[in-house]
Amino acid sequence: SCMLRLLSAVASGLQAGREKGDPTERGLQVTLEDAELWRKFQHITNEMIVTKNGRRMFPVLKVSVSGLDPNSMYSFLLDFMPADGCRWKFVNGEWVAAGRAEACSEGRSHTGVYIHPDSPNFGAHWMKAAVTFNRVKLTNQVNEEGQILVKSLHKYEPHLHIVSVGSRQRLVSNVSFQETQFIAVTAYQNEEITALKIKYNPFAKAFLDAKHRNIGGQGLPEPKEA
Amino acid sequence: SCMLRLLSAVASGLQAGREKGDPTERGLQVTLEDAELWRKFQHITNEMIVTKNGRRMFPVLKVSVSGLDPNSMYSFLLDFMPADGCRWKFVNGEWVAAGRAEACSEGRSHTGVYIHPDSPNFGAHWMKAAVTFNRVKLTNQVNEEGQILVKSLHKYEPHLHIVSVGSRQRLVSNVSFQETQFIAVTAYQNEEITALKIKYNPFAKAFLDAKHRNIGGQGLPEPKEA
DNA sequence: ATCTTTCCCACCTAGGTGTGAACC
DNA sequence: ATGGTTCACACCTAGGTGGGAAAG
Repeated sequence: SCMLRLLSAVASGLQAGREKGDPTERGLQVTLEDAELWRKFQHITNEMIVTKNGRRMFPVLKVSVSGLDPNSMYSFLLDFMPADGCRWKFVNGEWVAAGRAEACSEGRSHTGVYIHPDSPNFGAHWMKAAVTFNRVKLTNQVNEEGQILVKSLHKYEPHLHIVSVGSRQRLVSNVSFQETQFIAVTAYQNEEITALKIKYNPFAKAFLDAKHRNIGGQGLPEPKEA
Repeated sequence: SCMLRLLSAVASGLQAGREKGDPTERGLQVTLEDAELWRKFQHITNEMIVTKNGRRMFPVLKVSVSGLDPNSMYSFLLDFMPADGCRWKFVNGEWVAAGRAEACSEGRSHTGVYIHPDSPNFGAHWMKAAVTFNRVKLTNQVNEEGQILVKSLHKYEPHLHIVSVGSRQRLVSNVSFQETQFIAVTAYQNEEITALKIKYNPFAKAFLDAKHRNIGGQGLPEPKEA
């Protein structure tokens, strides 16, 4: 009876895989969340900070998925394709392509792959709520596994891959969203990007407050000391 | 080639399941980590705080596992068995059983089951590092899914279950550790338990510092104000 | 009165921000 | 000089501690 209770606990929300045959994903649909926010950044050319130890992305890549087989197992992967072979420069308030990159033979450079930490999991799990890639970290140095290595001042487009896990691995989906393109930077170039990041990223709230304070009065807050 | 790279990324560390037949777990071994620490608490009768919103356990239940099939899929579950039918009381510095509990018919009362968030996953995943149940929360009210409901002033013993997930669910392992027994309380009874919690739980460091400060000098720290 | 529970709190851990100076 | 990168830092988010007063 203990055994029974346990197995039923597993069964609720964690169904066993299909006994035979391939899963079917009919009408598979993958939708980018927060698309309006992404477009605000895209409109002025998005930038993402890269650091030695890895920096999260903002906005966060988030997708809602439907049409998977609830009882089959999938992994969600993210990788980053160079959007072009160019090195970009920010001059006079706009981004301009500055010649071909070094050794960027138009083919993919290897950025590594980020495996969503919920992987592997059942279709039911992936579909019950939006899948959030908030823990991806971008870096410009070789690092611990799981971080994405990108070249500063190059443009990238994130690609989402859904892979069926089981006796036969199959690539189920392979989508990307134009809205999420960005140029990797070690420091923000366009101050409008900085303003948007501060406005919408809760972790940058310190600077949002500072801005409000400055609107109301003088420039610098008093240094505090005991 | 893109496809190839992706699938090989999945394959490294995320092997596909066996094509046919049941997984074999020969010489399966489950070891409690931090056993010495657990025994320090056990020696003076461990207590765990329960709250309406759920309270984490300390020490944290952590096990290292070997002998699973690296390529098969398992889920790790935790539930909490009443260690006896008694309600306990702390009087004169020691715990005494105070008669049979209300409606505690010696059978299991239903505490709910905690599913380790890495579930389901491959044997290789569970074995590559100790499996930590630091996010389990104990509560005394019905709450969001995943929290463990216990009766205050009753004694419990955590039980770990490893379940094979796949075409056939099997209970692979069912172990518990005497060292991890505890009495659920809404406030600590034994001040020696409080002292141990403060000494070893990093989140209680505030009170460790206070203790040190008091040893060196006067009772109360100055109130800080700008 | 006594025992148990609840609530708010100061104080931590842990770690994600852009800044601005220093560095290369 | 110039442009890109690194680093320490103040300031947040998010949430885990036991204490102590208050309530039941």
